[in-house]
Amino acid sequence: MIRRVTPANPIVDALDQAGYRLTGPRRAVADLITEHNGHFTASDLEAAARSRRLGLSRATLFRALDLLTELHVVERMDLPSGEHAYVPCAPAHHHHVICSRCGRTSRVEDCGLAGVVAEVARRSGYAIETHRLELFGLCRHCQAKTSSPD
Amino acid sequence: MIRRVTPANPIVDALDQAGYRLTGPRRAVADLITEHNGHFTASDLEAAARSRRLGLSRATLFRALDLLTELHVVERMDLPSGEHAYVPCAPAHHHHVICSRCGRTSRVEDCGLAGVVAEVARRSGYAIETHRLELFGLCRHCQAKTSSPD
DNA sequence: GACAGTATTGCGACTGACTCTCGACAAGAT
DNA sequence: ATCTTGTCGAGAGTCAGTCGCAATACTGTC
Repeated sequence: MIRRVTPANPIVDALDQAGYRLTGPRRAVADLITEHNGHFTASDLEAAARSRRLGLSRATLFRALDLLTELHVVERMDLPSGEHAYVPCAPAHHHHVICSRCGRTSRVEDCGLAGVVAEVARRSGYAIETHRLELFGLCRHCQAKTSSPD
Repeated sequence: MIRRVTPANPIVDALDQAGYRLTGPRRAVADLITEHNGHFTASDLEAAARSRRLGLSRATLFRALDLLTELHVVERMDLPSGEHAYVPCAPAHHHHVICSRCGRTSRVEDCGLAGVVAEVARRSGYAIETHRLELFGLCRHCQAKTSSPD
């Protein structure tokens, strides 16, 4: 097999550093993910893999996704429709804004949310352990195109 | 004569006011939900219905849940585990804190989150349409019991 | 480079959640 | 009481995700 010098894919790197084997299927999944700017669902990836004849089995795909979620290089989230989606991201706490039209996502720094969480903790008496904020709206691109017919 | 033969169940009321028929199965679902303080999954309800011999079919249960979600008397949410759960709630925008041990939930008023959302909109350039904040932690009860063996 | 040990894979069957169809039924209007 | 039609139950179907296990292929070692 041709050993193409692998273009340092951060996802592959993460696997490597965590001591996991760098296998063909895993590289394939990493590439597929890297090519998405926005979120994607497991079946998006499955379809992409199939259309390229990558011969990825579903089980493997899900296993890879699980692994990457554990390594925090992708994050699993829930779309308003109830579908499960994944977003590639850096392994630090943050949130995402998702464009409800094109699916593009952007990272959101903690714009004062910590204060809100503290306030909630104070008022409710709960010891907040984790939280999850998901924002949905139109990205700049789609706002600009809003006047065009749908 | 006391006029409260049907114990005014707010969920039943909502159905009524929205012009839906008040059927046995729907009342049953409403009661089941009312008896839960915290969140519950579809299968929780199914199990509860079965153990009481209510003879609710699964399809009907899901249909009722859909309906109630549409009427905003219950809200559908996602647990960190990926399960789908429902929380009974008032039809106004708010959020929930969920106890990660006992499942109890509390409403959370908008403790400054609106400001965060505005800030996110400003920084990201997105026109935020909706957002979803879910908080997980230990409720007062479970904090008190934390020292007890599990 | 060949070898061995074992992490991973693919297969295919399985599970569990949810949906769909359709004939039967019953809530509510008249 | 009757009629209209919204709703129900049954059960098969769909779809996402998981599991067990034999076959395969990484990776370190010699």
